[in-house]
Amino acid sequence: MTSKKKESIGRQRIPMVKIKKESHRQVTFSKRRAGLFKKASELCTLCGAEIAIIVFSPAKKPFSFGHPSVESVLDRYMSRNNMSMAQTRNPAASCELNMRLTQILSEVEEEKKKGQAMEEMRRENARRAMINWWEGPVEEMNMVQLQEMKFALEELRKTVLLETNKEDVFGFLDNKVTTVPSYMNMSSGLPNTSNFAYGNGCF
Amino acid sequence: MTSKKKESIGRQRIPMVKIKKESHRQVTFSKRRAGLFKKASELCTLCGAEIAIIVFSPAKKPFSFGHPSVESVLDRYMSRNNMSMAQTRNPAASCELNMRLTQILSEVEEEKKKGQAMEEMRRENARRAMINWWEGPVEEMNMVQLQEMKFALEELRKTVLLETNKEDVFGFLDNKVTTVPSYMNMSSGLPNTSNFAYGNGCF
DNA sequence: AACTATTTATAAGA
DNA sequence: TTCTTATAAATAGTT
Repeated sequence: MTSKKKESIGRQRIPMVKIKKESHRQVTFSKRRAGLFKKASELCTLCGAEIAIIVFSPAKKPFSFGHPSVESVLDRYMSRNNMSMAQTRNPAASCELNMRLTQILSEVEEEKKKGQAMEEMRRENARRAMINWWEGPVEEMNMVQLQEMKFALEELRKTVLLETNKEDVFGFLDNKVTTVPSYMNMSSGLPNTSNFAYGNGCF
Repeated sequence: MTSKKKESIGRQRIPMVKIKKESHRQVTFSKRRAGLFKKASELCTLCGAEIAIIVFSPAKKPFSFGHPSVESVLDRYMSRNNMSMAQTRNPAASCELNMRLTQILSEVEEEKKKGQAMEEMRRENARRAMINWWEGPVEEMNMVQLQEMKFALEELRKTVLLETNKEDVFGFLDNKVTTVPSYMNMSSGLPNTSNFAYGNGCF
């Protein structure tokens, strides 16, 4: 067996710089990537670690290793960081959610404005009712007050009728309604529009 | 130099199963983690690869390696996948945004309910106004109609006054009221809040 | 892909 | 933890 000369010069030390030869680099990439993933899997097995590895080859092709899975490890990693990062990481998804949020917020604002306007209106009506209370919104009177008002109006009618001999201009008190002028149709979307304008015992 | 006995038994093969002894496992984890990151960095240098590694120790402590950075590599990796996954990947961030969304949606619902309630009220008032039309909203009349109404009211007053000799119960028509009354001022940003409640030439 | 000489990583001990 | 040492494992260059 003396003739068994060296079959290989064996492993040689290589400078730690980018390998110039394309084919050579590709071979080394494959070998070392396999080695890296093997080391990772051993670390997982021996120590119970959880690992995710993402590798992009020089040709931008992606490879990944994950234990128990790439996703679970990345999820864990990301949830440790604050939102702003997470948002940066997924600009598309975040953008979509944020657009939804913005849209809904403006809806809220609009509804709130409406609500406020109505509240304003209600207050205004109430204020007016203080000045000429009979213009106040009927719905703000309780039943007793409504009874009193009806009685007052009936008294007024009697008085007027007695002294004028005119036809009953207050017929509405008997619930037989007068005609509604065309411009009073209720199609518009206004709040709180009901007022009274007849007096009570004030006069 | 015959007395120079072995100072170490050297590296021994170990079974590829989880190391039982805690301290031993911790040491191995540190060593092999360092080795893993070194291999990764060599792969980057030699081949121009881009790599991100996330490692959670058995004690759940995170370590990471990234070239050029963990973020850039993860961004690239994620952007290759579709949105729905991205959301799954960041449950914490998604959860928070979704909670915010849910909360705001309920706000919207509440505001809308309020608005609806007010609308209901308005409709009820309108209905009442249909029965007693002069309770109708003045703001729904245009200027011409208002003029007509004012004229009618003034006529009514004259008639009543002439025939009853009572004091002027319609005094508010002079002034104060007829021209735009204070509560009819248009200063509030509200749509038509003013109402009248006197009749027109109907009677 | 397989081989092998050699470098590199690392288990065990101090 | 870090250093040392013997040895296991990885791999550069070749086929």
